[in-house]
Amino acid sequence: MSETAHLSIEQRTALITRNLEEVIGADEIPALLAQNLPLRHYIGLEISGRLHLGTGLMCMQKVRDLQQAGVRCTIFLADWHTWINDKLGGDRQKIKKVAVGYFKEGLKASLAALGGDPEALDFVLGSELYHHNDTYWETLIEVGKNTTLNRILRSVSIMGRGEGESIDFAKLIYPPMQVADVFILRANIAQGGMDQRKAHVIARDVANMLTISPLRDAEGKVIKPIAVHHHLLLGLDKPPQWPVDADKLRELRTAMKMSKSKPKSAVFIHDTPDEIRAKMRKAFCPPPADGIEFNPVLDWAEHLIYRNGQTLFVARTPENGGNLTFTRYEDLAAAYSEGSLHPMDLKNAMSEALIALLEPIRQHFDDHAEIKAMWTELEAML
RNA sequence: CCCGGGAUAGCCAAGUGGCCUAAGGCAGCUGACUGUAACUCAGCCAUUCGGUGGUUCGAAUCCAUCUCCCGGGACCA
Repeated sequence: MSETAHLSIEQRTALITRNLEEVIGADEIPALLAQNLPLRHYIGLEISGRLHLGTGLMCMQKVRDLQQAGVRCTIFLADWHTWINDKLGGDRQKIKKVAVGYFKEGLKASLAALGGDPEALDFVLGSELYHHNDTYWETLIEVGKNTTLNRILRSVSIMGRGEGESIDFAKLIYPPMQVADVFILRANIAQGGMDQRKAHVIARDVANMLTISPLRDAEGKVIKPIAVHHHLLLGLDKPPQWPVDADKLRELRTAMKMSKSKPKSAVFIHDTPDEIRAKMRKAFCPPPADGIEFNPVLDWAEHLIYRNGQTLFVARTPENGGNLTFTRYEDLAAAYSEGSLHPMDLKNAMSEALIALLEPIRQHFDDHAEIKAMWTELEAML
């Protein structure tokens, strides 16, 4: 951990907690760092198809931050969860192949593009973690014995399923499995989007009740996993409800997020410049009079461009006011709000910024025929 | 294994012997309008009704059979 030797506990805590929607257990972080406890992170991902910016950039941004803070990071390739949730046709062989191929390589390229270290990243495949692992299955049962059926039923939203939705029984095993994953992977820090909080809260609630594989600090005291939740990028299409009803914001957030099942709402990590421009051009981008809170283009500017330390350059003709550079998101938002920045100019600027940000990823796919072949093979499955 | 209910475009769904070369809605695509998108408007979008046989002058509609799905029940040494 020599590279973090020069960082103070405060600096490392700041890296761990910055740019997040929510941190549960933030108070516990400095104490863990002070103990010099090796911190281990994990984020579980379903192998659900093409990698979009929510996974490739939003997840990996935090991974990069954590690496810089000296945390050991793990990507959990959740092939069993994918199977349970009927993704990729529920074909286990396909899922496993995509997991250790396209998905792993795509995530590594994404992390590298964001300044993280892909070689220091651990990948764990679900089916391998579970194989001949009594402790895992015992822990799963312990999780189940310490939560209720009602709570599990409410938590199916972590699978992108509605609470009233008719589901098969296997799907009820998914949430407690996800909780068990945290403990078996010995993750002090569990990461996910805001849509994953129900599983993480269960993990914290049962943490003190586990006897087989609880998390412990350096002194052997049982501790709870810290939960860090990143922002869910808005989809580029119009929200299902518009104008947005502020009272129903909680539920709507998930429905508004970028989704692979709505290709127009998402940009993928290897989209070409022209595809990115076309998608941005089609993006829902309400005028300032409608407020800036539910504007996906501004949302992406804030979370993808500015939070990666970039600035936004707006190329405009002299008639439209000439070129502009915004170095802070606040300035961009203010200019948009007062109407001095036209939606189309914002879109054009965002297109070019995204193209530049994603360029190394696209290049990586282009430079490695075997990785590009993995992607091609995936496309054939969709 | 038994009883009951289903199977119509990407999704929801009308139609129960001829007017069905299958209504409508959503999604999608194209164009008009906006210096963006959205909104609105115009146009496009199943020669075919889970498969196969049959009845009939004529079937998505009736019969038989097969496949699959849903609900319930039976079995449970």
